[in-house]
Order: sequence, then C-alpha cells, then structure tokens
Amino acid sequence: MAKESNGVICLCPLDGVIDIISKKWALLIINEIGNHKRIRYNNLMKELQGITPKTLADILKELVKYGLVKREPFNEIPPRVDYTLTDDGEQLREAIIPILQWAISRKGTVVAHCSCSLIEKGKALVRLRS
Amino acid sequence: MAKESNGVICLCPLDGVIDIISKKWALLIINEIGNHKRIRYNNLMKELQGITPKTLADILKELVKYGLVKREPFNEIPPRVDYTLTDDGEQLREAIIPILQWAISRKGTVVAHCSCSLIEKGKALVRLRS
DNA sequence: CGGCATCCTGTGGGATACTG
DNA sequence: CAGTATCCCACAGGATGCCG
Repeated sequence: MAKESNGVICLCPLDGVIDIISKKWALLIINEIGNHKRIRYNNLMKELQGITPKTLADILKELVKYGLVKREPFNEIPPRVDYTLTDDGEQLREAIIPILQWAISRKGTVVAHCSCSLIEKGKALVRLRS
Repeated sequence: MAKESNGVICLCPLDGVIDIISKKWALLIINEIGNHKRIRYNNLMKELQGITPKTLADILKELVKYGLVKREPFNEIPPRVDYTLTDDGEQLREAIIPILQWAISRKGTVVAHCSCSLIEKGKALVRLRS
C-alpha cells in the first residue's frame, strides 16, 4: 500500500486501515475500551483473555499513535493509567458493528454458558444499535 | 480464539472473522469480486496491483473454503475460471462499507489522479450506499 | 501496577520460475 | 490462462523476567 507507481503516490483510503484492523487484537481492544468507556491496563488484560502484556502494550501504543485511543497516566502510587477511546476510535468502533452482526448471524445463535467474555461484548456491541 | 477454558468451548462471534479480515488482501479481494460481480483470476491479478499469484491463489482458496467466494471452472481451452461472491460474501462486503467510509473520512478527500485503482474501489463501495 | 527488555517461533506473503 | 513450486524473510505475538 501507499506505494508509488507511475510517479504518483497512492492515497488509497484503505491504506493504513488494513494495518489497524488486520492486527489480531486491535479491534478487540477498541471494542473493549468502548464497552467500558474508561478502563485500566490490567483490567484490559483480564477481559482480553489470552493476550500477553507485551502484545497489549504494543497495540495500545500503536492505537494511541494512530489517534484512536487516549492514554491518561496519573501520578499515583500505585501507578494508574486510564485508557479511553478518542472520537475517531469511537467512530471506528461503530464502523465495525456490521461486521460483528454479520459474524454473529453467521455463527448462529450465541450459546449461553460460554466462558469467553467476548460473546458478551459482541452482544453489547450489537445491542448498541438494535 | 476458539480456545477451550473451564471446559467450555468458546464460540465467540469474532472467532474466525479475525482470521478472514486480518489477512492483508482478503477484504480487497472480496470487494473486488463484488465490484465486478464475476471476475477471472488474471483480471483479479491486474486489479489488485502488487499481489502475487501465490497470495491470490492462497486467499481465494481460503475464501472458497469459508464459503464467501464461489469458484466456477470451465472445461475450455484456454482454461477459464470465474469467481463470484456467495450471499455470505456479499453480506460481508456490505458489512465493511462503514469501515471504508470511516477510512475515507479520516484520510480527507480522495485525490483525483491516483494510479491506485483501490481508490476507485473505495468510491464504488461507498457509492453503493450513498 | 503498568509496563519494558529479550528471546523465539509461526506464518503471511513477496520474488521468481515453472506447468497442465 | 490459471495456477504450482520453492525459497525466503519480516513481523506479529507468545513466554519469561525485570523494573520504577
């Protein structure tokens, strides 16, 4: 993407977006922060079962760089950092709702007793709009 | 994803979806096929500038497996294969439109003389709905 | 608590060449 | 024309351990 050909620089609208949404955890993190409005690092760790601290930190940093997530550190002991979505991040979150709905309709009905909290998030997302 | 924890299998609605949309070219290919309704392999190669035959073949195979794309081979000389979207694939394509729109609004106005045909595709997608 | 530093592996995907 | 076959590598991301 964003390659140059015929001497013209490509500003393809998908450029960059792929870089964001193609990261395995990025959408999940954005969704998660959006669900909580305001959430701390370790709380994210708990919700996003299976993610490693490194990966979470890496992607958070990237999302902040992209202007999708806002990082608010507090000078407290113990240290505390809050993460929230920027307006842009919130808009992206809403933009992925149709994909969530598509995924759910495709999978059939969501089972009740699933330990995976992502299901609840999916529902939460969909509920936003319906 | 689709991991087992507490003895319960997770049927997270995002499971599998990430595997699809996280592939760099998958959405582009789905979009491209959708734009053309029916398109042949080499035509896809031309439209998706920069993709290698291996990558295109790999992802097409996967999309077929996922039931998003339909492959129609003809017994002709020279050989001919048409690709079309399944209903499911078409629905996914529509589900990503909001993300496209978000991307475009974020990037600002699309420039006119861009050699990258992806822009046209983005426009085409958006035009579908507006 | 909220990270960062290191190490390591799997694999998406690029380049190139060949084929039924 | 519509792919395979190989080779190769950059990079996401897991595991583990340390730090202010």
